Amino acid sequence: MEKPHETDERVSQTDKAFEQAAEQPLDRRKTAILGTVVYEYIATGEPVGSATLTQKYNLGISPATVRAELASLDEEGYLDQPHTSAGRVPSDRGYRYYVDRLMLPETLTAQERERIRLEVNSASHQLDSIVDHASHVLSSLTRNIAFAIAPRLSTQVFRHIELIWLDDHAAHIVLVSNLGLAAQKTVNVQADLDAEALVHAANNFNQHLQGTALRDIDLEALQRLACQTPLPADLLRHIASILAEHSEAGIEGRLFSEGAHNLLDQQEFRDLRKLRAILDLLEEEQTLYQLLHRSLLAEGAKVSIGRELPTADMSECSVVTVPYKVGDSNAGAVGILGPRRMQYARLIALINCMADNLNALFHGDASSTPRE
Amino acid sequence: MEKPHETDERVSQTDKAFEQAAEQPLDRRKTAILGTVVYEYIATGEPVGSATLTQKYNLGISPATVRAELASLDEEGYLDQPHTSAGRVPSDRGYRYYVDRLMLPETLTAQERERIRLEVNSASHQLDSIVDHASHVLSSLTRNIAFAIAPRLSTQVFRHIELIWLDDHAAHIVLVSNLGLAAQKTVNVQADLDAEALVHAANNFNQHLQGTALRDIDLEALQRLACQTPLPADLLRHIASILAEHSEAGIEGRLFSEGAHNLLDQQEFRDLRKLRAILDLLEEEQTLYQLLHRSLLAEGAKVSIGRELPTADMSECSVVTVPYKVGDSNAGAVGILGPRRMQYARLIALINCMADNLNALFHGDASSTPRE
DNA sequence: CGTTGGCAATCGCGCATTGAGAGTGCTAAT
DNA sequence: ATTAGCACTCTCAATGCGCGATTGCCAACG
Repeated sequence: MEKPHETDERVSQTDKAFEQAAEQPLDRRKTAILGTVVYEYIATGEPVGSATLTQKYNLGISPATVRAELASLDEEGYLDQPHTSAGRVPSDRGYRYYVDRLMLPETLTAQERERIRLEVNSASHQLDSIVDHASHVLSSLTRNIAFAIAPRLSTQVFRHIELIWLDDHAAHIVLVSNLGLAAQKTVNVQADLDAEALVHAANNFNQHLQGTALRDIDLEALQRLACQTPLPADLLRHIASILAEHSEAGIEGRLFSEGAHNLLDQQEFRDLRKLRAILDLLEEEQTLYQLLHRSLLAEGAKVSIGRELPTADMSECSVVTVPYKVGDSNAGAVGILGPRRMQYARLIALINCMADNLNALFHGDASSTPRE
Repeated sequence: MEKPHETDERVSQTDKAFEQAAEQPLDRRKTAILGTVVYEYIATGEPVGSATLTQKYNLGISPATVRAELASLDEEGYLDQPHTSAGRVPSDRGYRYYVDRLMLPETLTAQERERIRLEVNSASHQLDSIVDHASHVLSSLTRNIAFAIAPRLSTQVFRHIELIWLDDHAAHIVLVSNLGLAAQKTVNVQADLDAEALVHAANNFNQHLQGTALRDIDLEALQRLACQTPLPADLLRHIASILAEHSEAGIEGRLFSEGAHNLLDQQEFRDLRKLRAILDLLEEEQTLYQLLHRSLLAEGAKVSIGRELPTADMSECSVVTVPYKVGDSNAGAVGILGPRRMQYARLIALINCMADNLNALFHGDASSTPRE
């Protein structure tokens, strides 16, 4: 079981410096009211008025007093009013205050934890599949969009390579790192491929590269090892590029996202143009990748709300991200994208659970039950 | 260049028998009017009235006469009227008549043909990637949903297998058929895996299964070959299941679909519930698979319109499918799903081009330029 | 002085009404 | 058989109205 404050600690506070006045804590009553408004709005999706607030929650004060406090919170920028005769809705700042200080950490059910564990471990040894499964299960559990990047290989170590002859101009390359299956690719080459030579070269690599960090293997290293074997130059280039694109921060084919159809259910996306904008963003991958990349720099789950996000198109969304480690350093990240009105506590619990599972998996300790 | 009637021949007429009266050709003038209405409606999306018809097209008759004919076509079931004071819209039967008899075959631009060719061949030797690319390029060119199944392996022949040791309880299996890379999978086993034994067993398989049809390799055959090697029973079962699930009509992991976001642009899906219904259908895969499977039974492109489709949810959609061959028999299929108001001629041309490319590819003649 | 009940004022939303426009079907004339 | 004319029907967008929800303010209260 998590202690009440653990989640707060694990939520990165790096953005706090940019928040103009969030460090000034609100007085006790304002705090209670703001928290209740955010909670109620997240639950119902309807703007919250003073009547609802006093009827559904036992605040011990009258609607009139609540109104005064609401007006004050509105003025200070924690709440918005869609229009004069409507209730209040949290602003970015209101959500931020709620996430940083008010919300109670949520605990997952055993089924949920188990489902995450199973899904992540079902694809063990296939890095791409793992993150694919990870985003799949997260999108299904949260009914939001989940996305993830496969781990960079920079910290991983060469264990095995296999070069499979397909025909005179094509070979299949399978690269295995210390963590399991790292990469695989079919490549076409100009020159004629000799099946024997492929086996021979693979043997050579396997003997001499054993234990080398993948980032240290470049084209020259490969050429040196293959100088006795009649291996086409472009095949070597392909192998080198597999290594490079996985240790560098290359995007292509490394980003997985899932669950776009979930947005259809969210009432905030009834407007098709907004929906379209988000889908285009997914297609482009650039923005999501940037978010995940940012998340690599710090520890723990990070929440980005509305205009804190890099794109104006996402100003009505929030994103929760968390990095995961391979060995001792962050190597990849997972994120959840949904409307600002999302269940932050639950999503943070889920994504932390996911990170724990991934961390355990990439420590070679795939079957252990992680914390909590 | 295609001759004017070629497309007609290539459109399978198998469903004709079920069409109650489509075989009765309409008279010349009705034909012209029906064709124009369908053409105009596909182009604009607006119900077509007698005025538009006489103004935009040179029919040589007055609006009043056109109205009489429209009323008659309406009565015979070729046209529908959204409401009394609107123009006419094609019914399923109207579209069917148009597709079977009226529409002019379309020719693709050189860019389009080249784009398909490049995309399909860019992933040569990786069966899954090929169909994935195929549906990707089709969805992008048509702005509809494209879907495809990877070829069954029943007609393919064993060429090579590789068993790669990952750790004591995991191995990566790569299966290569005469057509190139056929399947790959990472499996977990209970018993301890020995790296030497894996290499040995793979060698054994490679020697003795060379040239065997994949569908003829069952668990017993594998056991017989591996009896001298200490290979865990569940590893053999995994290998057998890879063979089985690809030669049988297994669904899982074999269906690729792409381009769901394109539906957002279609005005007929402004209603979110309809959109949702279609997305759920995609998720389930069952219906799409069934459509493709049906398509394997006949030759050439097949169009299914509205209620001709198996599900009521698709009654406002149409689907174009085409099988492709491996060797001499149909082994897979590609489809395009969109609103009934789709550019049938263009989609048929595109999908036929795709089938031609796939056919050429799976004849080992990957680089040749297929018939337009 | 903080809190509260009362109350007028404001605004969005749903609903009925209305008028314009588009298209039809009918009929009588050619 | 074809056509022009015309009354009719129906949708759609705009308009206006009343209801309900909520607020902000004020005066009274402890």
